[in-house]
Amino acid sequence: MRLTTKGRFAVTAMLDLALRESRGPVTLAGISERQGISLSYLEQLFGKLRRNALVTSTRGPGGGYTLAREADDITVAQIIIAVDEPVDATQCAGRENCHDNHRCMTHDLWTDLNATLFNYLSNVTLGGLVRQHKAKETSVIHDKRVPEQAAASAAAGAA
Amino acid sequence: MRLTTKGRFAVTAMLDLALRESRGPVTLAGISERQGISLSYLEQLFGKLRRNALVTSTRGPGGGYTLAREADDITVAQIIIAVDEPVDATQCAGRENCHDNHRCMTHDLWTDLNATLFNYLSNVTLGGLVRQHKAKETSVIHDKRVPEQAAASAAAGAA
DNA sequence: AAAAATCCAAGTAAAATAATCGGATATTGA
DNA sequence: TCAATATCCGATTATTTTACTTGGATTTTT
Repeated sequence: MRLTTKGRFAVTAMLDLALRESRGPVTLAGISERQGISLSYLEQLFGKLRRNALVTSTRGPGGGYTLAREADDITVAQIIIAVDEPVDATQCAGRENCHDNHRCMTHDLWTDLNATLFNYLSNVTLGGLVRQHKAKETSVIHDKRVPEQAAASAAAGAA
Repeated sequence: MRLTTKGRFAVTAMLDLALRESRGPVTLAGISERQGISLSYLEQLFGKLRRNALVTSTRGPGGGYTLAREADDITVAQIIIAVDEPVDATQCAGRENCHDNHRCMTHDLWTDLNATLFNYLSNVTLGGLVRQHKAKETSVIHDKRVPEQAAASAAAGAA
């Protein structure tokens, strides 16, 4: 499984949706505006999310998207897989120069690593992210630092 | 941190190197042949790996690359970061439409997720992958199935 | 001196990402 | 019924990233 900005857009959009759907369907136009993602790109992503049964849609005025199940039952892994189609895992399957099979083995290892990563992201749910967000929200209120400093320290903690 | 085929190439190449460096420096030409990655692309990747002090090089005939430290002290996260330059984490830092700060928060969440992932991959070492590989090698010998079946089940286990 | 290797920069082809366009369809409410 | 709001959808395009190519140079060994 790959982890690109495309998956990140999808997770961000789904999170925006999860945080708002209690007030009814959420429009892509709204997500677009709030998250700075183009409407048409969101349409493409949500087409895939819908076909993967992660969201449901209601058309017409007052319509929009809703989570297809509870936020706790939607994982980050599912979102990423949904928007980031397969792209053949093995890549050496069927190739001719693979009978020295050293290559196959390193591929196997990568595949295993992938599986572990997938497993990890399968345990991160949208619901969990929402709770994390709400916890952070209150802590941010108590944060006396100016936004730049807070953002810098948050970024330093990451990759 | 992103997780693309580029990082996968780098990890695969480093694994190939780790599995062979006991017999002296490993040439990129050899890795290229075994792993099916173009020589020049490997040169680019190893330039970055060298500048990030993950490998050392010896020039001239009989030369090649060697791990700069023990395989147990080189992590998959380090390899991926080395070849996959920064690409600014926050992306909203400095943007004008960020004062409703809902966007910043979802970005924060993604950054946190990233950090956890990075932390996870920081615990996967080249040495660990090598041992995993060797364990698999013997088990593969005992696998009575034909290669196609074994490959299919391995692929199914992954993403 | 010749060969084997790393080094390096520039350019290019192919693929993926993100956006754009031009609609079609469904639904709501005035 | 009509207009507005939304999802849907396919095709096209621009941009960026990936992967490779080319044409060297430098270092070291034999």
